[in-house]
Amino acid sequence: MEPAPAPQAPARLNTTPSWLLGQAATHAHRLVAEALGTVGVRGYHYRLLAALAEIGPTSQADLGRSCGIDRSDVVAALNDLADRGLVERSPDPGDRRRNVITLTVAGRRDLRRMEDALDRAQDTLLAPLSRADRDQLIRLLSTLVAER
Amino acid sequence: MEPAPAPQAPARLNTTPSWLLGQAATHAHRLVAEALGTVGVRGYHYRLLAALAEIGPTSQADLGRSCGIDRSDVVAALNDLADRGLVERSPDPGDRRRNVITLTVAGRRDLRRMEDALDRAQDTLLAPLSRADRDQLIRLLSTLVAER
DNA sequence: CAGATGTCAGTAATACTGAAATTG
DNA sequence: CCAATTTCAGTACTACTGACATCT
Repeated sequence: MEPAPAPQAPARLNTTPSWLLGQAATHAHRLVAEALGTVGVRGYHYRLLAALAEIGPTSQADLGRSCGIDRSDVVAALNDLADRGLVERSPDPGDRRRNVITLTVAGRRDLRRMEDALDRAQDTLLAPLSRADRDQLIRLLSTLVAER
Repeated sequence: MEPAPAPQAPARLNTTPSWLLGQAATHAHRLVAEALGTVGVRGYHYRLLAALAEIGPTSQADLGRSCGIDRSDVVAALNDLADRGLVERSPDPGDRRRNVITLTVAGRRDLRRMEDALDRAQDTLLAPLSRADRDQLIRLLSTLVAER
């Protein structure tokens, strides 16, 4: 919305990695939520569709593992997506515990719209960094994330 | 019969800055929450105490602005801290709308314990990065955060 | 029997919104 | 009248836990 009144965070916070990470992530989340909001979805919905587009029809458990969403949360998010016709749930004939989740044509179309909106959000987020700095940031964050 | 598909996050996610930022922040938050948990507090409590130690006795509104916590959330967190004797609330004689929040001796002592625990958490978080990479990461994140 | 899966119910922590009462 | 402060009530999103029935 409008610029916040330039809050001066204490030096201790401003040099603490976990604090900077949290602030940057919150900032990014705002931009992402706004972008996804134009398509009427939340982060969980996008993540599931993106994973589905990349790995193809899968069980809910594998889908959740592939994008870091707990399987109990996958259920609710897939309910939303199925209600909107963006994915289809069908029983797995080979393993009757599982559902096979499939991306529909409408789902692929909306996913494209989400990615377009997200690309613009990433540009906004990274605007203050040079091309080299962007690559560097991605490299450093990847290293941290790999260490989980 | 279990090829163990080792679900990797989709490439699209793994190279998206906002996603990496979110994953890294979640990882950091886990470490921080665990560290602060040993002192029995949450992030909000630490942030308020750290800000208070640095800027001295202040109103709740200024305190919240200095560490990025909404005024309405400041109220509840300060209730906790006051109940535990870590801060004191007293009316501001110069402006009767305000409370002046003061760090108590016990508050300063517990804050020290929080910082010790947090220092160890930062070390764990940054373990996979070289000294130069750590400085670089802090620089890049600071640039992003400044652009709010 | 152990283990995986889908589902449901509930919680925690952070972030945010809206409104009321008081005071400047 | 307008603005700032404190407070309360409630919401949103992500993340997580525990349990249960079903199936491998």
